[in-house]
Amino acid sequence: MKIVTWNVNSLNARLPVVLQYLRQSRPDVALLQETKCVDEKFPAGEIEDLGYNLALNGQKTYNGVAILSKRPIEDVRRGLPGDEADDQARYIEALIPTSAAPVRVASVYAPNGNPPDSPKLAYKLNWLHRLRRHAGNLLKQEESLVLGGDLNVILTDDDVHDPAAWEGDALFLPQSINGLRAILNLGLTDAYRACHSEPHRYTFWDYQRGAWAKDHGIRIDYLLLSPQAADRLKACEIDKQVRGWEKPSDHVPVWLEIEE
DNA sequence: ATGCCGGGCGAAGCCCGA
Repeated sequence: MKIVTWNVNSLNARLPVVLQYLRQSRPDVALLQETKCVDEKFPAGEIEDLGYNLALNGQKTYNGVAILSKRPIEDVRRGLPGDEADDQARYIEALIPTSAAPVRVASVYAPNGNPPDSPKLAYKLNWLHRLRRHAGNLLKQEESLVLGGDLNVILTDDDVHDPAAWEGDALFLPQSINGLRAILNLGLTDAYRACHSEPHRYTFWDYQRGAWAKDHGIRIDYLLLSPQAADRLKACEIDKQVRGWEKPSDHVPVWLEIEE
């Protein structure tokens, strides 16, 4: 079973690229972030024509997350618990039945947090704390769990082309790194790092300054696995080539294969 | 280099992303 996560940076602006990718890569489940459209404007027909069922948590202009699945989608939860006042569409989760044990998946879009001297950083850190608490509750169910998304945190110096250039940025602050580390320390596995030890493998390249051409990237998109899911992990890869396509997102898809 | 791209909104120029 192939599961991909991808921050598409506006689904409607990215529709040709997304459809091409889904046709070529044929994931069983796609976890999308930054769809930037309300559910009524989601291009459902084109995606359903490729054989996907949909679960949406959209929002006008900003954020927006979605789950696409070739199998039925059950037990959908929209929104991250822990703050009733939070109306940003950054989380959706669902249960996907398989021939083996079902897989619970979540599409996650953590806040950016910049600038660091603004309330946005506090929102980010609190959001990561809420994600930790929720992930902790999910882990108690002892299911195969795959949390996929743009976590907006650079974990180590090996995950950025130039650590000094990102010093002081909300993506690379010790508080942000600790926020993601605390989530991993629950017992979740960073699927890409479980399969690859080589440094400087990125999932995001800025549109500016020729970042893609110079390979000035960062790794901020993750697939995090419960022990039950990690035991089923067969492969995890970054589809870097998609960044070179016509009219690309600034993020690329990251996928994994788990045993059925 | 905190805006050099790129998208949304909405119809010019600002807000936002990472």
